[in-house]
Amino acid sequence: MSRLRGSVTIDDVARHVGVAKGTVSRVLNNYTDISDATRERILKAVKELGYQPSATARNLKRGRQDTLGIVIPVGHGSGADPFLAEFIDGIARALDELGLDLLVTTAHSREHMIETLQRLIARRKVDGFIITRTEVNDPRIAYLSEQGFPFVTHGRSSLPAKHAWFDIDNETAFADGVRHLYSLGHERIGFVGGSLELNFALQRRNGYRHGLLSLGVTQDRELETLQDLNEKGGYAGAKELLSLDQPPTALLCATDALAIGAIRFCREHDLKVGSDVTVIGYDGLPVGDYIDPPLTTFSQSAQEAGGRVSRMLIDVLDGKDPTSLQALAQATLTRRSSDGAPSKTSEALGVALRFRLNQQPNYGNNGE
Amino acid sequence: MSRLRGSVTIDDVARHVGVAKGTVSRVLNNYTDISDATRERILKAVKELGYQPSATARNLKRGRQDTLGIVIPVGHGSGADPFLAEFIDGIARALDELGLDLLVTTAHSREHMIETLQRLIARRKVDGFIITRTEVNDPRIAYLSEQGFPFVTHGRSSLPAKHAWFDIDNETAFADGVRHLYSLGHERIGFVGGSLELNFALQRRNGYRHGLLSLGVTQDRELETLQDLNEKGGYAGAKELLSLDQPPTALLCATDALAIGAIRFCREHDLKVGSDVTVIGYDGLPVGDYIDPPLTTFSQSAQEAGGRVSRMLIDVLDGKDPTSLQALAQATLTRRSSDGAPSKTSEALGVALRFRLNQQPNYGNNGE
DNA sequence: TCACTCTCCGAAACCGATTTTGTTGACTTA
DNA sequence: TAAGTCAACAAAATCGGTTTCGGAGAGTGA
Repeated sequence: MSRLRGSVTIDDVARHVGVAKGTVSRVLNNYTDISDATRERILKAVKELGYQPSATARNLKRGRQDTLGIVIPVGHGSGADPFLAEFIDGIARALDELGLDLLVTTAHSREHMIETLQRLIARRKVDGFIITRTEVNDPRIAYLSEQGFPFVTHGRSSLPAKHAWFDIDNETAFADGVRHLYSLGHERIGFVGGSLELNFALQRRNGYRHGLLSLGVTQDRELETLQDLNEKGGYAGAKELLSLDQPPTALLCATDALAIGAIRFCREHDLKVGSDVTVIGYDGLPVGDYIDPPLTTFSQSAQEAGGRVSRMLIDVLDGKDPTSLQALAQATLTRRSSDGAPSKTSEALGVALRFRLNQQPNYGNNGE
Repeated sequence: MSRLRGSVTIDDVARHVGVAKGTVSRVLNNYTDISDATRERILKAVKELGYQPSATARNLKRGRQDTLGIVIPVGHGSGADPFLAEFIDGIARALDELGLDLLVTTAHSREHMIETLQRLIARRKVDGFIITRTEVNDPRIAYLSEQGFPFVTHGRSSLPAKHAWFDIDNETAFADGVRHLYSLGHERIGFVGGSLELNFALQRRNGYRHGLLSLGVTQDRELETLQDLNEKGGYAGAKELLSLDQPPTALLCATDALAIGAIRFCREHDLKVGSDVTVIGYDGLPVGDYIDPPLTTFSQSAQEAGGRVSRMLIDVLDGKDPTSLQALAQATLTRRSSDGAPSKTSEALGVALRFRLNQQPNYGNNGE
């Protein structure tokens, strides 16, 4: 029906009613200087013709796109980040209620990331950005700040934050984690983390150290290892730490993916997770409840975080002072079954593991 | 530097060089009727000023947005679909190379889904849609076809397909799965699937039945169950089927999430997966390699699929005949350790399980 | 030298909205 | 009754590009 590509324009409506198109526009934008009679006639025509204003034309004039952007980093072939998936889900839901849309693009390197931001800004495709997985020294934050382009970050950075941000109190969470493990009886606690360029990874590492410090436990740098933030990294991290002469009896992992990998290592070497070795993760991924044993983890709702930052960004766009839009949330520990009192001393664990490693050379060599 | 909001327009460039803006536009769009001298001067100015054309203004005139849309269904609070996450990842990567962007929106119901499509079309925010998780009778396909709006689907439907699509040969995969299990010695094979309104779920169920038929095995409808497509559904499905008087010794699950839930049920009831009960999934999720035992699964690369459909849609937009853009891919079975010859007969398995169910009332009641 | 063809580019129309400015007639107010 | 105010809308400018149209000047052929 009607014309091809069903484009009813404001002119069509104006002509149909017999008014100027500016009048139609004013009705649709709730101006007050229109008589009720005219308003009615126009609204009726709008409904009849099924008119919807072209976002493009409107944006051109108003300079606003009603679209937010997110640039997600993609590695080399590695799967999608499960945290990001839920995060984006949360953003999209929140924006839907507000009538905005989300533009998703990828970047395969830091340079590409900046290029992409630049392109989207220059071509005016988005009104603001949501920046995730902030780095300690984040070039994106620097760039957007310099450009004065609106954005909000999920996570802080080392830069003085003049922008809106939402973050989890990673330090406190990990310090609490250490204290929790200590109270269970663990005295040698290992940390499996990720690249310290990532702000959350650094904070979690720091939290780990602060936790030890607060307990007066001597810190042993040998008990810290940094790995790729996926299951494979967790496997490698567990292997490294548990192969020490005096292995840790508990592993505090920076993400659930790391923890899941670590658990696989334990399982393959007949170490009972939750007693021989305790493993704690962070993220609260649904799948964590289905592995063996169900993973004890710190959780934050990625979905909620997505909604939160979206609303913050809207506020920024509405002119609110970004520095008044900064919030820190606490993570909560979801205890399932991968933590418990140590059944063996560090020494006994070391002996047991060395025996098994010798018994089963290469066993559990995880592909690749 | 320069003006606020760094918007260099085509007029700025034209003025800077001393030509008409139409000339600048022609240079940028590779028209041939421009002298080399002028072309050089303009390109130099463009670079100097860092000019990038406004997508909005360009689109207004050209009627093209260089943006593709995807509307993802969101359930009630349930987490993000891991398959979709990788799929979107693949799309975004492919589009990046082509200079297009992806608009992601969510819909919480069928009606809302259509409304959203409608809105995005009417407001002209996207050039075409990628439709995923097709339903047997898909209102989206009907709507877009009727509107004559370009789209491509991941998955087929029961409608005569005049559109571009990419799909996996689910039927063959599941028929093969059944034959594989039969060759391992399983005679009672269960199927844990999802709502038959979803096309892939129906196809997988059909493949399961065809597999049995091809083997001449009697089909027992009791051995089929349909559940929510997540871990919880898998748990419930396993419980249902394994509680039968003559339980299946193998469970063919429509997705990895279902399989992971099913495995948890087995674990909690001391059934050794891979011998007492065989479980096979579908999706090839990375995490499947890290559960206990590592999950045997059919895999398709969600990322690749995303790239594939993106390119198809581009072709449609370029005017290619959609019906020439239809492709069916085969899934491959990744054997890990959750399948094997049955260690017990169906009867023995039934006896063992009933004993355990009585021993551990309510054990494994998986929260909510 | 005149008419004709090209090459190259300026001027203006156009895309579809929003917003500013201006106009008309009715109604006040002194 | 003249001047001023106000409501209600038309007309035109504007956003930043693309595309059409047309014209000036150089080159070509007769």
